[in-house]
Amino acid sequence: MSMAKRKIRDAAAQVDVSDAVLARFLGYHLKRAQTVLMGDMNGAIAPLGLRMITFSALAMVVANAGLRQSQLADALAVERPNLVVILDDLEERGLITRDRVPSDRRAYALRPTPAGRTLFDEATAAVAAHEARMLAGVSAADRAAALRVLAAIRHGAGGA
Amino acid sequence: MSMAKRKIRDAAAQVDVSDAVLARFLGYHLKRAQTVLMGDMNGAIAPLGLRMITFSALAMVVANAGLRQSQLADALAVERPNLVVILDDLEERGLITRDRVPSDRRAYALRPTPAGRTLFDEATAAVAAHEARMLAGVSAADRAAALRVLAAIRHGAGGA
DNA sequence: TATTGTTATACTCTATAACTATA
DNA sequence: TATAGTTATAGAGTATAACAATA
Repeated sequence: MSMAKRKIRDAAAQVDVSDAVLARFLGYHLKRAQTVLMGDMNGAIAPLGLRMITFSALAMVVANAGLRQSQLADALAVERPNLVVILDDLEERGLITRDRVPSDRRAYALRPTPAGRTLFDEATAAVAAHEARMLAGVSAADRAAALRVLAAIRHGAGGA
Repeated sequence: MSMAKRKIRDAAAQVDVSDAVLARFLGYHLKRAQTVLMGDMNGAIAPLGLRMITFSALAMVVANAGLRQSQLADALAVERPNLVVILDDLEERGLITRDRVPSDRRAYALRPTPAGRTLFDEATAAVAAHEARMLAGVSAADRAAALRVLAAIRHGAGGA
């Protein structure tokens, strides 16, 4: 009986922790994976002076030269006020320009500078390499399936 | 020529925005899907007075009665200071108890109350129903594949 | 009136240092 | 000396209201 008591006290002192309850939910894995991937990616492009959000903004400007800030905010799902400081950073570093649109002088057309294009190329290579490394053990079929699932989540939320 | 000029001005005024550059990266889809899913799930359990993080903590306490705060913090990947306020909330609402561990009076053993178990059951049903709805159009094989990919990301980051 | 970009602000989330009481 | 929980605080990330310039 003192043996049984001992066991109870040990159990109280230290418990084997299982996350099996939460592991049933994809949302749990999604959040954890997102946190890890985001942190890792930020570390990969930090030497270039970029974070994921600034890289994303730069990438969109490179691929869609001339777009407006409001369009970019919509495309990145970022609020307009929060985009301002991101673009301030890119502009101050000479990676993009903000040009007044002649036909609508309220708006700015965003365009990459040559330096912006160069940095974008470097950052893209870094991000691609890092993502390839993190998904090294994953089959192409699984990656494609994961993309389908993520797209369903992203677009299917409205039906909730 | 005025026609060409017109075209250029229109192009400057409005550009078709494509995210094809970013869409190559799984991390982009991961972040967007995570934001949508998290917001949706929070909305689903808000009527129960829970957020995803408080639900996760409650679920872990229900499934691992007697565990310590530091163990829970590790399991949820939450910093110890940030867990305190989460547990304060659950304790004040009578969903869990913090009991001194006799063999180590520095530590607290966390246990669910009957009310906590009941709310956990309700919240679990709500979360499961919502996740099922969001993944309604996704095959079981794709879900399994997505889980494998997310697990690889979560555990493979150290190799970066 | 409505819209673009901006400023100010607030709220959440996350991260770190330092304290207390125990060990 | 080290550890469990706590406090205070600071930094990201995200959200809304309101303003000036322009439509």
